This record gives sequence, C-alpha cells and structure tokens, in this order.
Amino acid sequence: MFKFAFYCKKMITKKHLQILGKAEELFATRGYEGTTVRDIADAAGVNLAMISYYFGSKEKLLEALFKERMSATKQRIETVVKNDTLSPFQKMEIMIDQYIDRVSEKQTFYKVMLCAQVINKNTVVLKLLKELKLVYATLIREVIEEGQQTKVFKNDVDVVMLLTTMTGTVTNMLINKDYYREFNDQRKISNTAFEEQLKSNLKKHLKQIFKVILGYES
Amino acid sequence: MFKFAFYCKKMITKKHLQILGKAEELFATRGYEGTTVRDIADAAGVNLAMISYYFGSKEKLLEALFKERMSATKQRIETVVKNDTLSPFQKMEIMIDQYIDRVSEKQTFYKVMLCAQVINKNTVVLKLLKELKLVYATLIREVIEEGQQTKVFKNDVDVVMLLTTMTGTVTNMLINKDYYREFNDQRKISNTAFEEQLKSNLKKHLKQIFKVILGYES
DNA sequence: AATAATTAATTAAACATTTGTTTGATAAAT
DNA sequence: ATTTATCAAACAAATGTTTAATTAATTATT
Repeated sequence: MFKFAFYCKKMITKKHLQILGKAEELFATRGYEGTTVRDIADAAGVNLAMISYYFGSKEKLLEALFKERMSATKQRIETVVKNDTLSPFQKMEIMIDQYIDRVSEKQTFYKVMLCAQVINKNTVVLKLLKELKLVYATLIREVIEEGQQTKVFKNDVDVVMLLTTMTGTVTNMLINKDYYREFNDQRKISNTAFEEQLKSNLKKHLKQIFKVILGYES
Repeated sequence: MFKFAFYCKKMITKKHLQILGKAEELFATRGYEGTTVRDIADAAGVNLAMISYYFGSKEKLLEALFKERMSATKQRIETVVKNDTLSPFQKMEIMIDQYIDRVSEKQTFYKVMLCAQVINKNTVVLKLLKELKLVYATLIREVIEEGQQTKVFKNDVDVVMLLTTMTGTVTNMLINKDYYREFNDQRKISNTAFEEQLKSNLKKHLKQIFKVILGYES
C-alpha cells in the first residue's frame, strides 16, 4: 500500500509553520534552554503532546526552525552573484542592501541565530551555520576577485574580516537598537519610521566602509 | 559585637572568584539556562550547596559575575578620555586597541555578555549593560566633539553607529574566529600566534574604518 | 452515495528525570 | 565557645517525552 507519509515525512504544513513561528519568538526572548515545550504549545495554542507529534522532539523542532529559515538564503545570494548584468560594485551594494533588509525582516530569527553561534551544541544547527558562512564567504570572494581583475577593487582584501564587519554591525545593531534610538533622541517618531531610518543609516554606513576597504570610487 | 559579615556582605573571596570563573566558562558554552548549579559545583570542585551558600542563588551568581567583570570597565575608559595629554585622535586609537585587547583577554565573558544582550531577563544584569553602553557612548561623544572643535573630525558623526561597528566587528569575530582561520588557511600557525595576528588585523581594520568615518588624516 | 475501514489529529494524564534550593548534621576555623 | 564552611540527603517543582483513549478526517468498499 502506498504510504504518503513515508515520502513526505518532512513535509511542512501550515501548523508546523505556526508552531515554528511561536517557538522562534520564545527562543529569541528566553533562549532555547529557557523555553519549555509547554511554553511553545501554549503560545501556539496546541496541546503539549503535539510538539513531539509534529517534530519528534524539542531539539528537532529547533533544527526544523533553522532549516526552514535558512532554506532560501543560499539561493538568494547566488542569484545576485551569478547575475552577469551586474558589476562587482553593484553586486556588493545589492548584497549589503539585501542583508540589512533580510535581518530587519527576520529580526527574531537573527537573534536566535546569534545566540546559537555562541552556545553551540546541536550538530545539525552547527552544520547549517558553518555551511552558510562558507557559502557566503566563497561567493563574496568570487565577486571581489572579479572586481580585482577589472582593477575596480584593491588587491589585498580580507574577505571574512569585511563580512564580519557587515554581519557584526547589523546584528549588533539589532541588540543596540533601543540605545541607538534613545541616544539619538528619536523616541518621538513612529516605530516603523525609525526602522526605515535605521535601515537607511545602516546601508549608507556599510557602503561607506566597503568603499574604503575595497578601494573603489563611487 | 562587631559584625564583619554585615559590613562586608558582598566581599568577594578567592573561592567566589574560582566558582565565578568556572560558571563563566559553562555559561559561555552552554548558556545560563543550559548550565545547572550541579555543573558549576562539579567544575569548581565544591559541594552543590556551596553555590547557594556563597551567592544565594543561581541568578545572584550571574549578577555577581557581571558585577565582577564589569567593575573596572568604566574607569578604564575614563582614564583614557580624561587624559589631557592625549589628542582626540590618539584617544580613539587607544580606545580601539584597548577594546580589542580586553575582548581577546576576556573572551569567555564577552560570549556570555553577547547572549545576555539578546536573552534579557535579569534586571540587575540589564541595568549594568545599559549603564555601560550609555557611559561608553557618552564618553566617546565627548572625545568626538573635542575633535570636531579642533576641526580634526567631521561634523556629522553617528556615535552609536560607529561604536556598533566596533563592538559588532569584534564580538562577531569572536564567533567567527574559526571560520576566519580556516578560510584564510592559517591552521598551521600556533594558537597564540593566530590570536596575535587576529588582534593586529582587527586593530588595523577598525582604525581604517574610524579614519574614514571620523574624517581625519593619519 | 452511503457505509465501513483505516489513518491522522488531538487530548489529558502519567512517566521518569532533572532542576534549584533547603535542611540538619558535622567538621573547621576563629 | 561561637561562628563559618562543608557535606550528603531530601524537597518540591518543573522538565521533555510517552501513553492510551478519543475524535476527526480520509480512503476503500459496497
């Protein structure tokens, strides 16, 4: 007899995504260990046993979250890098814009990701993180080498250092957002207006830095 | 009768520091919630009950750790900023060097701190973090304004953005260190040599960035 | 189309561990 | 003689996971 469940064992339904979304929020505010499966079940409005039923275990739920959220990332970068109509310069700027928009859009997950990079335990999550970093660095190196050949970029560029400044600045801003707002006294403007302002500032800031490190003229 | 314990209730003995050190290591690798008081007691080689006896509770131990590690930070920055023999330019460069050396020296704690900034719960820790950030930003702004008056620095400098790039790059490198080493194929050199190399690279990198953002000429 | 058969979804309760903390007794230090 | 430090044991509460029963949904058969 044909077993549908066998072939689609890892199929993600809407209910899966609903639970993952609530779990993500809790992980971001309380941490993985600080969140109980009862918390997740309550937040998602499902019975406690459904977590094990849907994901197998709390740990596999975490893995599922990372797989889900990181699934399209690689393709997104590749689309830019492999686009022949774009110059290396354009590719770098688009990459900065894309990254900032992405983090802004998926703030909760990037908080979870940040902690996961420090508190490393789950091998599946570690593998996903490592792979993503390697893909990122390799693709960006391609772009930089392309720019170096056309004499647009400097010859000695520390790729990972540059990427670390980009990801570090953006993820750290995620943490310091409130202080940024308070310090610059932007408490009066609306939340959405502030978010847009911040994104704009970050993009300008990082592009200025990239310009210097890569050595191109605008 | 004279009560020594009353006046020195919060006195930190060598045993306190020993336990704090082991707890710090565990928090950095497993997270606060992921670490049990039994783990800490075992690692420190003391009886389980001693943790409560010395610190009152697991949470107060965390607070004690933050208080201990952050105690001298404010003074360290102030010493540089209030030093009249240094130019604003020199102050900024010293601050970068100091920060990188400090994070490199206390890597474990900065990992704990990074997670604590995301997973905020303990009010004492939150207050310490907030105060430190405000002190930092305020002092740096003083230096920048000093440099602006003598026309050494540009007039429109986003202080918190600049600080975010510094702390973000350094703390993110803490997380990406292994990838950095692997990607640049520096696996052959010794650990200490790599650490020194990395510190040197970070300092050079951030000074270059600061130079552009602040607009001074070297 | 109606009904039986089968699979999937949901639930409350129970399970065995693990958790942070406390106790009360004993040893060490003052 | 009094305080301080240390310990094994016990405590209740919380934890992730499983069970067994029930309901809902789907598929197969008449």
